[in-house]
Amino acid sequence: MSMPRAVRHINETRTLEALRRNGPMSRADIARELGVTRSTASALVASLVDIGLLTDAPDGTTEPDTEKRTGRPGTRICVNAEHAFFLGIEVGVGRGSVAVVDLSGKVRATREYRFSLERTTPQKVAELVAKDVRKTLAELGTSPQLRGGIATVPGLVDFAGHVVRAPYLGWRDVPFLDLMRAALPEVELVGLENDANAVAVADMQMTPGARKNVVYLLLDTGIGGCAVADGKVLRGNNGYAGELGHIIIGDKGYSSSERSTVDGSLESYVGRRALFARHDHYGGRSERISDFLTALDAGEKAAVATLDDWTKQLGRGLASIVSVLNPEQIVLCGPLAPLFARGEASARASLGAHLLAGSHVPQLSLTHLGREAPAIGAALLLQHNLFAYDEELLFGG
Amino acid sequence: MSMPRAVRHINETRTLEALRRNGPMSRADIARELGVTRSTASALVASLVDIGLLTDAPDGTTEPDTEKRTGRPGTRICVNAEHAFFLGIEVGVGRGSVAVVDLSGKVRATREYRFSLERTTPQKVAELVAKDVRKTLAELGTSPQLRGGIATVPGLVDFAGHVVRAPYLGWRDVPFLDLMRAALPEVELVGLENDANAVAVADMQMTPGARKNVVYLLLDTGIGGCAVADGKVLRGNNGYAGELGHIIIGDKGYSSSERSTVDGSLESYVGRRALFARHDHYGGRSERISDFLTALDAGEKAAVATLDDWTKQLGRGLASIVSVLNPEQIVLCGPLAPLFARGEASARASLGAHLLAGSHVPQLSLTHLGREAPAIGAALLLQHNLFAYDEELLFGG
DNA sequence: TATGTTTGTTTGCCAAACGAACAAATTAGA
DNA sequence: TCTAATTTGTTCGTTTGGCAAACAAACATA
Repeated sequence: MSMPRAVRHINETRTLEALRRNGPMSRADIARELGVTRSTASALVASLVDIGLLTDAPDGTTEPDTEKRTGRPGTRICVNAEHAFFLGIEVGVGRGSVAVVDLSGKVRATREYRFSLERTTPQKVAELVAKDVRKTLAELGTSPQLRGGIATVPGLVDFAGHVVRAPYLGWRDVPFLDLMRAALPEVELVGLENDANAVAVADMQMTPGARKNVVYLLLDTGIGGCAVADGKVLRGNNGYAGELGHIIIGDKGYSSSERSTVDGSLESYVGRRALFARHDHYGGRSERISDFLTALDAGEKAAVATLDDWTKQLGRGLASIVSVLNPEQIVLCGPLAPLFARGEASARASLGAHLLAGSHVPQLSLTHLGREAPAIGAALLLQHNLFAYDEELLFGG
Repeated sequence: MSMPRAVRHINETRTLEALRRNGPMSRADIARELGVTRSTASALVASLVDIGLLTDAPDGTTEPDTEKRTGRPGTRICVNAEHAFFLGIEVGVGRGSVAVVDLSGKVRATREYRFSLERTTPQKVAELVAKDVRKTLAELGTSPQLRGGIATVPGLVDFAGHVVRAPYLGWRDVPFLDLMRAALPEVELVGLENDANAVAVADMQMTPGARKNVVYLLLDTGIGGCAVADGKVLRGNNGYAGELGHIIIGDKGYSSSERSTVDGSLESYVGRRALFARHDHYGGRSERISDFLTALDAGEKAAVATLDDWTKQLGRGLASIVSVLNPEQIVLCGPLAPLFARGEASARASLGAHLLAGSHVPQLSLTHLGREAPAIGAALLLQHNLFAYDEELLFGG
């Protein structure tokens, strides 16, 4: 792209970003935010309105009621939410979800589906998912504006859209993006993403107060992770970074050795199967998280002892994560996250005990996102990428 | 900064970067490299020559002898090495080094010094270092061009230039940058940096073939670390990221519990004291690395057993690092790095055993940098920062 | 010697941001 | 109610800086 055009593109993107972050703003607001003159801001807005990305904010929009005293009031503009829709598809273990978000980042539709892992192939899954996507789109009646979609799987994904390894799906070197494209030709699927990465994107967008260094831990059958450093998802050399479930914290783990987990990894201590195995070890019995929680809430000794071990080991893993990444916050998500809520003190104590005295302990919190978080995150990822330019604070200020 | 001026600044920086990377180039080369027209490249070069940052390359310069057949030969220009010098100061455990690099990145002087940790205070260290810096500068006779300096310590440093914690110096909350400034007022000291981070910078600059995702492990009394992700040093929320020696890989460690190390951390298994403790455990005895290496090379049973344990534990730690960061390469540095050379197969086997089958294993290598690496890196860090703009490929191509 | 190729400079052009001026819209105060 | 102050949004001329084409210079080859 020629130089001046590139500068313009950057500023258009920054305008869009600012409006997405802050909601409706006047041209003068935008000028201040971007550090450009009002005339430049006007020109930028005009271009974007022409393309259809922005519109005048409806009069009824809640004006922020800032105690702005004097002067001519600005005409507020906002992103044209209807201009483009984005699709997110989560393929999970035996279930998944579908989500559609609009250009403003609002979730317009979600849907959950289930399938039997044992009796199906990746291709069948793709076809099944496609059916649910079509239903969702039909309900919205808006396929024309749909700009594309991204799918997620719980495992390693390469840049070409192949599932390198998804242990709990039993997939290995599956060209899932191609399969999805074949099953859903009417949508332009642009990528495949790790589920934890998508959850991170969803949480960052939905949670006010932008933090730049956050770690997400997705606690399920496998332990997924995503590290956000300096506002960007850490990808590593091949895109395999953030496999936080595989860090080594001990010798053996609680779950019996399997091909899907390494002995001694965080996952082998605090993954779903490890939890059940440990419960069994103490003489308890559970086959679902809800079983375990019921036993725990009833005060069952075995469950209490299991939780104690679980939190202690989680704390060890968190300590390693803190030492490597020094995040501001660690967000726990997934079906096992409720366990943390019930053993929080113990987990925090274990974390503290495995850090050098006086270390900076990040904020630990549970996500408030639902089960569709990966699908929503995937859609938001696309919404971001379409107009992104690798944001950097280059001009203005 | 106003917008058009910012664009110019970016391109000037890119010109400088290109010349630093590739050595002398013609204006046409620069134009191709930056993706701008020759006329623009000429203008950029003219500006930079005016400021004094660039000069015509001396005729004698080794022309790259590429088999360039026809056409008018270009007049090669290069960075004006003499235009600015940068100072790097390493404060290590009982020793340290000083280095001066010029604008071209060439090391112009180094010096090593020693001090007794037990009988001194941070202030005394600062004064002692200042003396060595003055000697070094006097030998060069070039204080006028000196643009500033950066110091390193083996420990956590905050953005304000305080040593938050340097266990093996016995320092805690020491405003070392201020002390250094007081002791060396004639040099503008602009920052304090972790030693491993500085080594990473040195290695990246000195090693051809730019890798974007590298992990440095500094094996000494403490185990320092630095993660480079996407070409940038990972800093985390408070600048404490990369404390790779503190990741938890087991229960207890080999070295007796001390306040400077957490039980079960990588450092407690493979740090200098852990090595000696383990050697002792097997009935050997060593007080210096060289003692241990001698015993090992003589085939002493205790030393062999110790090395075996050391490499196995190192492999566990490396596995965690790989899972979190997925680096292209892991570079081992520091006094204990020779141990890896002698137990490489075992370390690799352990690493592989603690990764999921089929994982991507990074290249493992030893650094070829000497003991002054931290000081050189600190100086290079400054050399980079002076003209940096957070490089991004924005224009051209 | 003629031709082709590459370099570096010159000149005019254009995109985009800047800056100042001005009308419009609103509040505060007399 | 009328005026002053303030903020917004637009207009228009200016400036910055990269682009494109033309051209002379320097070298290789035939």
